[in-house]
Amino acid sequence: MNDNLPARRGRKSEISRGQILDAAARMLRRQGYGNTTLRAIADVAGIQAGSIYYHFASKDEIMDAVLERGVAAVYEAVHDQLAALPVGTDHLKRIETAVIAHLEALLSHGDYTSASIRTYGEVPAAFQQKAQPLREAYVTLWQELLGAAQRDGAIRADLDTSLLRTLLLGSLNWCVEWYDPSQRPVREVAAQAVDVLFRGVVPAYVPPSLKE
Amino acid sequence: MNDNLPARRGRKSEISRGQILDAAARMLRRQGYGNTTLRAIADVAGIQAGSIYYHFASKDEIMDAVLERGVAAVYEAVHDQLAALPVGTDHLKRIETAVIAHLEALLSHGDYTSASIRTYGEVPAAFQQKAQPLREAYVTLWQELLGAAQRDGAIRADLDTSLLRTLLLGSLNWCVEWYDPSQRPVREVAAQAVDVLFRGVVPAYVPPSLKE
DNA sequence: GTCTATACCTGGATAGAC
DNA sequence: GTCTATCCAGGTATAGAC
Repeated sequence: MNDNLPARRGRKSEISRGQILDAAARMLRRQGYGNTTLRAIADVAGIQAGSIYYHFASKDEIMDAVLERGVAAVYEAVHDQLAALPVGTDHLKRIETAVIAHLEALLSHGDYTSASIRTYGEVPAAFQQKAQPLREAYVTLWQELLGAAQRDGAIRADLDTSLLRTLLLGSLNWCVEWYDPSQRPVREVAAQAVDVLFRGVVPAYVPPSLKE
Repeated sequence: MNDNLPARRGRKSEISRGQILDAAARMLRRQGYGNTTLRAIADVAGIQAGSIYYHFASKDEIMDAVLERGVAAVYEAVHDQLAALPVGTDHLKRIETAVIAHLEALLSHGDYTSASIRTYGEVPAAFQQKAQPLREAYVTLWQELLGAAQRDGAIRADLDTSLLRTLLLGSLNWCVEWYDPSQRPVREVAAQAVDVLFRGVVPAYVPPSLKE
């Protein structure tokens, strides 16, 4: 009755499992796939290496779980934020919302997202395939966002939205390499990213008649 | 006298050394630091694992050489292209030149640059420190480029150029994750990146009087 | 300068006590 | 559910022949 964990229904197995995943995500994020050892994970999680196998069948299974959870977190964050907008919200506002959601999921939400972004490229091909559907769904989400905006004239017609998408997401994804929460808030990064994306860096043209 | 390698002065040691580095760069690029083994490097280079130690003292020494060469290549490419511009070239043209040079060095020039970009974050701290000065010099180069442009009003005064720099370079660096030479030429990517950077994605405002 | 052979260590994984 | 002990493969690195 003195159960202070509300819906923790059943076993404490879940707790350990979670700690293992947390530890794995943290190490994966900063050391990559090949440098992350089970012993190190166990150490961070506060258990012995052998104990891991009660929760996971192999190292790969842990990695897989971390990566999957990472992309899922970003996908859901963006999807949900977009869904929460009132119907008829204009395209630029929707894009802005998506950028902020993506960045927040990446930078605040933590190790899982960063780990999945950084290590996806160096993981065995089998894993990449497993994560493929979800990744494609995410790409599609953005593609439709940008495509719809372009069709309605909210963004320039002469741009290749597919290329634009990769450039934009690249810019955001790269933040995991340098972002430091103690320097500036995430929203500030997001704000300038959106600003530059929309308006560009060149000052607006001011007709001579209006100058000074 | 039938020496068909012009200035290959001296030893063939240089050839093997080069092959080892090439192989290492290629594997580092796509597998990361921890997954790249000496046996695999030797295999790709066409020699035996033990033979590597005639040329390098350790695995780390190879990695170090690859990383260093990677950043140096990008730095020099951008630096040289900028230096080749006529004096007095305007700021936007200089920025455009730098973007193109950075991307070309990254995507055409190959494995060294990609490897150094992708694995820098997961390499032991000792290496990061060794490469630090050169990386800082590169950052400074960009910072001065953007700062000068802003001082002269070529780019908006309300932007944080430091943040702008990281967002821009992030967008470009991320290209190593997805760029496929068979899909589109590098220049096309560079062109749109510059275009969006300068003008933004929102169509220019057209006064009602000019419409239709 | 490259080979073969091998030492040594660390990593993933298993077995069985508790 | 976690521990200890251990197996085995594969990694870096060395030694010495050629």
